[in-house]
This record gives sequence, structure tokens and C-alpha cells, in this order.
Amino acid sequence: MLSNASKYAILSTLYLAEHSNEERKISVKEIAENIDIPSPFLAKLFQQLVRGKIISSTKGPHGGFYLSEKNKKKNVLDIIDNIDGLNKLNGCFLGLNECDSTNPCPVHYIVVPFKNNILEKFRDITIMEFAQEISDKGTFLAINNIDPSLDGPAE
Amino acid sequence: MLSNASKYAILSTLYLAEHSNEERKISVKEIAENIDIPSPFLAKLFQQLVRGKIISSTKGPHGGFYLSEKNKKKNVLDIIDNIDGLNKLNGCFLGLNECDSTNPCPVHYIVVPFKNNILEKFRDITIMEFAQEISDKGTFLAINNIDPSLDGPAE
DNA sequence: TTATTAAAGGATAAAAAGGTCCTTTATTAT
DNA sequence: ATAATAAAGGACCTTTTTATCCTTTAATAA
Repeated sequence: MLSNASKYAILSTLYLAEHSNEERKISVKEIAENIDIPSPFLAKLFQQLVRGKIISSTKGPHGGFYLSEKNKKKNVLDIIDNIDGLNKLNGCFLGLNECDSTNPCPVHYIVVPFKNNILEKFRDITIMEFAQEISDKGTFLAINNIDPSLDGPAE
Repeated sequence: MLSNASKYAILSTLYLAEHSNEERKISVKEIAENIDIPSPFLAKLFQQLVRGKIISSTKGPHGGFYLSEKNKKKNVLDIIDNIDGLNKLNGCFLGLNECDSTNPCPVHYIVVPFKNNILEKFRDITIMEFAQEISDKGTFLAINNIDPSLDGPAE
């Protein structure tokens, strides 16, 4: 549903929202180590997010990435759009060509409300508000790199 | 969330459920044409599903694939498990390492109920019951191969 | 003005997913 | 028996995703 690239981009941008500002810029290296993702890959993603005006950067000593006030008002869907495009999130869960309320796939009425919920969340809440939620809850933003065969079921 | 492989496998197995039985076996070619997926790829998937005892096959003239009575009692989750493994369906939507009710990601409480719903549906309904639903509704089982950039939003 | 720092950019590589082709094996009808 | 049919199996190819490396550019501080 989301590519690794998008997930990395979302988590890293949320990290920026929590830890950076115009005065305190953060290097790719610091973020990559904290989120536990490959830093050259993140560098590429950040290049793209800068071009897309989702995040900001400056070069040189004390340079790095940060969110401008404008950036902070972007939302998570902007990140997904910038990295994956929005179409990965749309489309029938079972891949059906014609799947709508007229010709619904067997999971249509389970999937559509979920999609609407998550799209609403990603579209209506700014990155800064998202980050605020995370910091309120003390959520630990580290990616899951361990062997997926060890995962337990969702609770 | 589901690979193309899994989607192909699900739709093709549902096609079998609807159109085959021990007397009337169906070739890869017929199914691939009807669902509109690449037939050599489907042949591989079906090989694997046969090995996994999800579907049945016989070689030679009037041979092909079909569902035995035992096969018909399998459920969709068996197909997904056989092709993708179950872990693609589990795991945090944002890729977080520790994401549970103690340390929920920002979309945890949107994603978990959805996952439970869809897992329940995939686990508790047999392939035959699934197929019955489809045939009752007259759902058209054809894959979406058109350019996804042309897709409209989910309704 | 030079050394240092950190992102930008381009080229490339590795891995996974998706897809194809060809030969072998089993079945069945003639 | 033999020819025809259709799956099984193995090898291979292509595209996409993920990831790395190296050089260049911009900013800053000494």
C-alpha cells in the first residue's frame, strides 16, 4: 500500500517536525541513524522532498534539513503524493478493474471506509499536528527492519 | 498490501470455484484470458497453489485445474499465505518497529480495526462461499491493467 | 581565501517482483 | 503403442524498488 520509500519519507519528515527548525537543522546521517534506515537512500528521498517543497535544506556547516513554517503546514498526503504518487492508495484492494458501489468486489465495503478514514487523516492534519500527536504519546519512531517472519499478528 | 501475485491467485481461484468441478477442469489459458492476466505467470502461481493443496490439477487431455470438495473449504487467507505469506498483511502501516496499543503509530486505531475486519473475512469465509457472493452479485472478475494514472478517487 | 561541512546530483548496483520460454512428465483418446 | 494435450518444472529475462558511491556545489567559519 505504501512503499518503503514513502514510509521512510513520512517518518523522517515527522522526525524533522519534532526536532528541527530554521535554527536547528539536521543532517541525513542523524535522521537515518535515529529512524534506522539507510542514509544514502534517505538522502535521495530528501532531495526529492526538497524539490517538492515539502521540506527545506541548506548546505554547508550547520546545514541540513528542516521544516520552514510553510513546510509545517503541509500534510502527510503531500509526502505520499511526492514519493509514491496517490494512485497506490486508490484502486481496488483485490485489483479489480471495475470495482465501485455498482460492481463491488467482495471486500469493497470493508476497504472503502478504511481508505476514506486514512485519506482524511493524511489530508486534513498538518505534518506539525501529526508530529504533535506523536510527541504527546511519546511514540518511538523506529522502522521495523527485523525479520518479518518473526512478527506476531496485529492486536 | 497484497502483491499482484496474490491478487491474481485469489481471483483465479474464485474463477475456478465458480466455473470448475471434478468433471469440468479448466486450463490456465482460459482463466488467464478471462481474468486478463499473463498466463505463464498464472501457471507458476497455480503450480504453487497445487503444491499447497489449495487447488487441484490433472495433466493431459481434458486436464486442467479445478477445486476438489476439500479445496472448496479452504479460505482466501490460505491463498494469501501460500503466495505472499501472512506477514505482508500484518505489520505497522507506517512500518514502525514497535507499533501496538501501548505504543501506537498515528494511524494505528484506523488501521487495526480494518485489518481485523479483512482478516476475519478472509479467514472465516470459505472460497466457495466467497465465490457464491460474487456470483450472487454478478461481480465481474477482471483485473485492472489500465494505466493507474487515469484512475479516479475511491468513492 | 581556504578548509570544512553537508546537501545535490549523477551513475551504478543489488534485490525483489513480475513475467516468459522451453523441456519434461503425466494423462487420455485413438 | 502412439499422438495429442495440458500441467510441472527449470532456466531465464525485464522492470521496479531499494540502496550505494562518487563528484560537484553551496554555505560557513577560521
